[in-house]
Amino acid sequence: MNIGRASKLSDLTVKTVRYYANIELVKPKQSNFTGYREYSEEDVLKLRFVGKARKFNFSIEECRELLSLYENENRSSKEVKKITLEKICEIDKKLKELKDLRNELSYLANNCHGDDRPNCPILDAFSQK
Amino acid sequence: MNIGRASKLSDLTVKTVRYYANIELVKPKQSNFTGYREYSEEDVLKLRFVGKARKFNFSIEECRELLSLYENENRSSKEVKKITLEKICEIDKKLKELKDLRNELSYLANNCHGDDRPNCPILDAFSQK
DNA sequence: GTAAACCTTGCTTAAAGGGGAAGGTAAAGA
DNA sequence: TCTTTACCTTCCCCTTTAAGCAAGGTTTAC
Repeated sequence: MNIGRASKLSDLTVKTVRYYANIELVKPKQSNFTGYREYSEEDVLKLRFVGKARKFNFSIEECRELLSLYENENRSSKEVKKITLEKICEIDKKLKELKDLRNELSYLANNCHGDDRPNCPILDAFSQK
Repeated sequence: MNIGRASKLSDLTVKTVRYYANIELVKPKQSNFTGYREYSEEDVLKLRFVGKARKFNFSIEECRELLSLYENENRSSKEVKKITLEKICEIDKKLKELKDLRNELSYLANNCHGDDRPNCPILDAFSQK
């Protein structure tokens, strides 16, 4: 399929998909007839996977590492599993931090009466320290 | 306190803290004697809060909005509460996506035997689609 | 009194794309 | 068949969010 379709299926912009091809993160075949990039189903899966990881601040290089879990057939599965577990730890850390942030906002919202009075616990909680 | 201490307390780099002052996101007083920035305890709280939000891809402008929840005393608490609840929704969405990503990796790791054979479900799951 | 540690502004660079120009290609309708 | 419309290409510059570094002022510490 062409880049436009791959872009839609992976929920990334065409620009982003092209960028990933240029930096050889997800590099499709390229017709040397028309010059069009030709994406496979597998390419789309990789794009989707990268898209998800990027949403959580995994850098492009980290995404490259995550993708290598799938791509490098010569790697022992032991090593693949090790790296995967490490990434899961990182994600768990992110999850905890995100929950904390949510709790912080949630606490403020729950203690705010929400009427029209200008004084509000959301403001107070902050200025009190 | 000076920027170095504020940086340590907020767990941001000096560069970042200075940048936030320049774009007027968290703007401390500045001595017109030495030119040094003078951070208050409240400034540090704001910095920490921004740091947390930035970790989850809230843009600088969104952080500015989040901070305004605290700062703008003229805003009705109704509006403050509304915006806060919206941000909580956004965070909940991020949480779900992050959990999905974790599950995806976790599934792969759990189904990987982890010995030294080069074939591994982590690889298979991907290439099979 | 000077060296180390900390501060300032200003300039450049990086990562991860977005915008848009100039031009080739492909599919669909008149 | 011709043309319009929708895609595709490369190339170049712009943006955001800082990090790095230089040149120089300040404060602390021995």
